[in-house]
Amino acid sequence: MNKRTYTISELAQEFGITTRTIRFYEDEGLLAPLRDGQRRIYSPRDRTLLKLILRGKRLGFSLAESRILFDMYDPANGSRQQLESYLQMLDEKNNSLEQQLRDIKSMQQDLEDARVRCLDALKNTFSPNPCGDSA
Amino acid sequence: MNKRTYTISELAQEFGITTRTIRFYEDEGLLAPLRDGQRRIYSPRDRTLLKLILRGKRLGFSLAESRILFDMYDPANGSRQQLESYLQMLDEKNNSLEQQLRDIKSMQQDLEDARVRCLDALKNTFSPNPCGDSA
DNA sequence: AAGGTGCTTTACGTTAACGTAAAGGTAATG
DNA sequence: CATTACCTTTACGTTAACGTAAAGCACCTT
Repeated sequence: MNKRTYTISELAQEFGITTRTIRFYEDEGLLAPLRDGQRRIYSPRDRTLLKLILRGKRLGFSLAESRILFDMYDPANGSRQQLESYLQMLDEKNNSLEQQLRDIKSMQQDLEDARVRCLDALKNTFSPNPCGDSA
Repeated sequence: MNKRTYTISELAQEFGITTRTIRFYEDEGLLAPLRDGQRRIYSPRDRTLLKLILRGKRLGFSLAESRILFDMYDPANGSRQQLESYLQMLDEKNNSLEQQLRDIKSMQQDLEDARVRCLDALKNTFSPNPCGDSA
């Protein structure tokens, strides 16, 4: 059976972030863990949300954007106006993801080129260390 | 024949950024345009660098990181120490790009799911406008 | 010469996403 | 029962990447 709950520091450690960060996400309305007395208890769902926040961050999403995506999870209670703005945002995000895919491809090529140049420069670097050039 | 030079506002307009931003990149050591008197003149190469900066930003690179990548363009004048740190950074950046690729795939799936939910919600939304429910 | 256009420098302001410290509650442990 | 470990709130501080004036030069036009 899976562990059903997590403490804040467990999550912080698992994801390599600080507890301050997790509390900040809560302040921003992205998480709403239960409480045991005054202590926060995180459910597997909270943990998933946290993972999604971090994935968003790796893709350059702001916390506000991630929150909107979370709000979109059940759109049934949104007005027509709201829903259309959701659809527009989804479309824009999709476009920017496609752009990122193109950017990654060309960036990977550039990084590879840079790597070759570095390796070449290293090959031509006479060791300036005291080991002696025994060849 | 290509236009050989650009003014700051030409570049700003082309890339949809402000002149302040371009000057800021210069302050940060990413650009070094020539001068005509006190005015900046940008070469095709400057324009390319600007494009690379913006591509980097779309992928979450900081300006400092982009500058290092620029510094890496001719690594011949770097120490062994320097070169090895370059290689390490290139490796890390590569890893994070691969991670971003995975993130984009799953994010695209999630966005598509959200789109379906939104469309569904829209379909079930009785027009609250005054057009009358003529069916 | 008066005004407009587009550039310049200088400098203070702003926002997101936390960092960091202070002061204190509570539960287990020696 | 005092210490340790882990949690809490409150609040001010920090950094990157610009935004936003303010004040002025240089050239062109009317």
